[in-house]
Amino acid sequence: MDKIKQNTLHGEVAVRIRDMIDAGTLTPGSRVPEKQLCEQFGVSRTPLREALKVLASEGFVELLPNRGARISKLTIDTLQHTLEVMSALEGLSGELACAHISESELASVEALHYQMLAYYKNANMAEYLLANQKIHEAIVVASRNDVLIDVYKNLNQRVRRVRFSAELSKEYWAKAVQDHEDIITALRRRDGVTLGQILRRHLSDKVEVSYLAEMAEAKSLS
Amino acid sequence: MDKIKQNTLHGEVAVRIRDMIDAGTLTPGSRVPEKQLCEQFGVSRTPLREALKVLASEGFVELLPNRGARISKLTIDTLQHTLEVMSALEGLSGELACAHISESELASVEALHYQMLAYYKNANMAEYLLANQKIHEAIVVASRNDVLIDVYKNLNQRVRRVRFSAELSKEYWAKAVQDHEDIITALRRRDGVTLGQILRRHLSDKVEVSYLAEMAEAKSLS
DNA sequence: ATTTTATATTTTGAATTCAATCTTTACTGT
DNA sequence: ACAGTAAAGATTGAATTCAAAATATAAAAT
Repeated sequence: MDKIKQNTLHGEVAVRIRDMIDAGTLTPGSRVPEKQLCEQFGVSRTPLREALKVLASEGFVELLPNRGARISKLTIDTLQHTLEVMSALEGLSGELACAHISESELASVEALHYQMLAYYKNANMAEYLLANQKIHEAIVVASRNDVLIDVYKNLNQRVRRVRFSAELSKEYWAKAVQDHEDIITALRRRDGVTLGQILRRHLSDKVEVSYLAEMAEAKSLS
Repeated sequence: MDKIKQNTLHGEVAVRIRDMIDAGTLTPGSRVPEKQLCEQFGVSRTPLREALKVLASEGFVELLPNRGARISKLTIDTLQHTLEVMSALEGLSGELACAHISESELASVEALHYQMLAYYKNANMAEYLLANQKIHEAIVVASRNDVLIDVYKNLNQRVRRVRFSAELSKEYWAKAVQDHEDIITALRRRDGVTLGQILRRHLSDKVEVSYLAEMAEAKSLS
């Protein structure tokens, strides 16, 4: 399962651009400055433009005829739709993870869980979200399904920016933490059916999604 | 939901290469003849290579350092994994479709269903598979979730070649047809929970998947 | 005759070039 | 001053070019 380092030039460029979008260096709606990025990366326009085509097919940028690439905005609908799909994928992950997860993987998920609880108690949302993210990724990885892992990571990266920027409501946060208790319990019992069910609805709180989207709008992240 | 015709040159080239893979003109494991395709399409290497990078990120080709692109082989594991993910996505589609499908959409799914049954009775597998495919796509489209539609179609295209090449066993075929009766019933009742359940396990017959993969191997399609 | 080595040819990856289109700036007329 | 227009400049899309690497071909040695 070690990822094959493709190490193509355009691939490297794509990674760096994705990171810049994630970090907010490149903002949604803005034009991608080809020349500037070429200089910054020390490459010609050829590999940069190849990277842009790939990023366009992944949804990170949009290509406008004769006016280059723009960083995609994330609409409320697309956010909603993406989270719905991620929920379904996490549901499947839960079922598969229960069948495949090793003791050591389980132990590290548990460790992350307790870390996350500590952050919750201290109301440290940034660290909470990070630990939370890692738990979900660990479960997806434990599915041992490479296609699933790949698709999930791609979708996750598309919405990460918004998810990390917004603040959770008190109620939603409490509910999410309770869900996580149930997640760990089901995982320990290798109860795939239950874990699948929990994960399928864990992300999909529509009210919270709208709220997230509004926050993002306000911060013009989308 | 009309697809935005991006109509970029590299996009057109990508479509044509995907179709050639689908049609068997380009065979798994073989090298992609850049020069020849350029002449055939009447474009320079620049847009062709851009298309190849996109196809690589979608999994249709693999890029080997200093030796260009090869058409990807579909391993048994990848086929299995892809069908698992598609099942999960169809499950979600079922739930959403029940909430969103219009009467006219339902009518056209029903029409396809009866067509498909006729092909089954005549043991016309090729036409059966085509109608079957259309039904599943119609349900996915009825979900009204653009991200879902997009991811599903992408995965479907990756495995279509193999799925259409192999023959179904008598038992599996009968079971699939029975599933389809239940699918239509649930859809008519707008019973999303049931439809979701059926669709989540409809594709995932592991024995059949192995069989499919073997057939594909024998025909060296994968 | 078969393997090895050397040379020629092709293919690849990435930079460069060039025409077409877009954007900005400067100018004109009201 | 301001709207409209023309010219200059910048950016884009795609073809071309060029060095490096891989493959094929031919010659030499065992």
